[in-house]
Amino acid sequence: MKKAPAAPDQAEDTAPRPRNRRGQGPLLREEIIRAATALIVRTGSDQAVTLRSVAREVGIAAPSIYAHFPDRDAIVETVVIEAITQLHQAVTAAVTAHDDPVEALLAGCAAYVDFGVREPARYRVLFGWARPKPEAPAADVSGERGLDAFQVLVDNLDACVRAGRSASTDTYTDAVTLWTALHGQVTLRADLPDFDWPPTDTVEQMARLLGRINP
Amino acid sequence: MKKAPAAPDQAEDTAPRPRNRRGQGPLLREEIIRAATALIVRTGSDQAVTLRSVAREVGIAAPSIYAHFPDRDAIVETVVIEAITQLHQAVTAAVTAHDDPVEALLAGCAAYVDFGVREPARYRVLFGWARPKPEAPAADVSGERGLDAFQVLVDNLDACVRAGRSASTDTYTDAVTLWTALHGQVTLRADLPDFDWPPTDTVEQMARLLGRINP
DNA sequence: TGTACATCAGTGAACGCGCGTTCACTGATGTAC
DNA sequence: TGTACATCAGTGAACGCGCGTTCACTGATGTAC
Repeated sequence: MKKAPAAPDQAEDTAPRPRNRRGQGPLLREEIIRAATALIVRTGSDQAVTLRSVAREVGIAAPSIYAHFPDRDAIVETVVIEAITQLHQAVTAAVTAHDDPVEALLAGCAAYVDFGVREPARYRVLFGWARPKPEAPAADVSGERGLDAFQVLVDNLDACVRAGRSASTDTYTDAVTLWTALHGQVTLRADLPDFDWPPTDTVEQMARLLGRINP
Repeated sequence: MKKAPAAPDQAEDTAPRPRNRRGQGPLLREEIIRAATALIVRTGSDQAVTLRSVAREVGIAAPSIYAHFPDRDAIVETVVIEAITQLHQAVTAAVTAHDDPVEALLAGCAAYVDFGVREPARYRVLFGWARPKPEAPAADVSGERGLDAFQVLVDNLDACVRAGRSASTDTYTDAVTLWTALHGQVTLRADLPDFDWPPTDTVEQMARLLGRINP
């Protein structure tokens, strides 16, 4: 496996990073998270997040990270939780912007796919996370992921049915199908960027069909 | 990052692997591919495929691999191409087993999802491959992937339209949507195995809706 | 107002690990004569 | 039938690398008196 050419632990021609003032130490924690996020976005994979790569990115010595995170995985987990939160917020904001339940559902689906297409690396890490460690309890995150964003979809599809706008007779199953389809749009577009993709507004048609929205 | 406890380069209590007879050297190539596939299936990731882990699995010294593969990536690539071929064959076999175009389309979709659900690790590697190396030409595989399996879907949807069984007016776009939805089913089921999934036969309903199959 | 001191925010060197890759080699086996 | 030899199918030791993690440390800064 070819490695990228070695970069020095600190960029040669930049001034050393000034240390935080007394009492401001926790600021470094934010810088570490930003650096880890940048590495994930840049490389498309959480594999690029190592203690040393993060330290290089921030401009600190690797052991300095231990003051803020117990180990490498804790850094990635923080980035993942941040991404989960932002995805949920994006979908919720789109949904609550509409009174009409069908409009709300379609806007929520569009926001979901938009987030994933705009942030493919963070979306990918969100769902890839905790898979590689089957021994861990993983209980703290496993109830989450895109799941609360999914719950928003279920609730909205319910609302469509109540309003007589959807012919769904099993909103949970139909919402699962819709969710997997949204997930497929996001991940396949990210994995095959050179494919001749139709514009993302085909997602609206997909959502109408899978949500059994009345014509 | 915690590493798995070190395993010796060869299992201690098993007899050393007998070397192949003269002229049978290429047999080792098959063993290497089998070992790499087993590692991917076992761990769910191609990250587990290293020259040394493959050598341990086979029971040979690591440098012996160079007689059959130029580097680590070539091993994974071989596994990926094998998976692509099998996915294509599975879908083609399912489709050609039916004369009715709708039956054929639904059977093809079911076969696609079945392959992915039965072989989540190999399916994942299939699409994750070549992403981590943006510098490589990647031309030899990039035209492939699930793409010829996708082409089968397009052709079948066309057949459904010709037979007056589908209301699709843009079979390419509709087939893309259907494909992404199948992909989402496979990958999300693999990434969230603890989720309360409906049975995979909901895939048929999904395919009917997205294929705009006439009721 | 001055100064001793505790604390904070880090650093630098070192460790053992698994990795990809190279190199010179070894021993069995088939083949030419 | 015997034997020298070329070839095949590998091996074992070594290299330099980046990694996670530990350890003892340093120097600036705020605070108690």
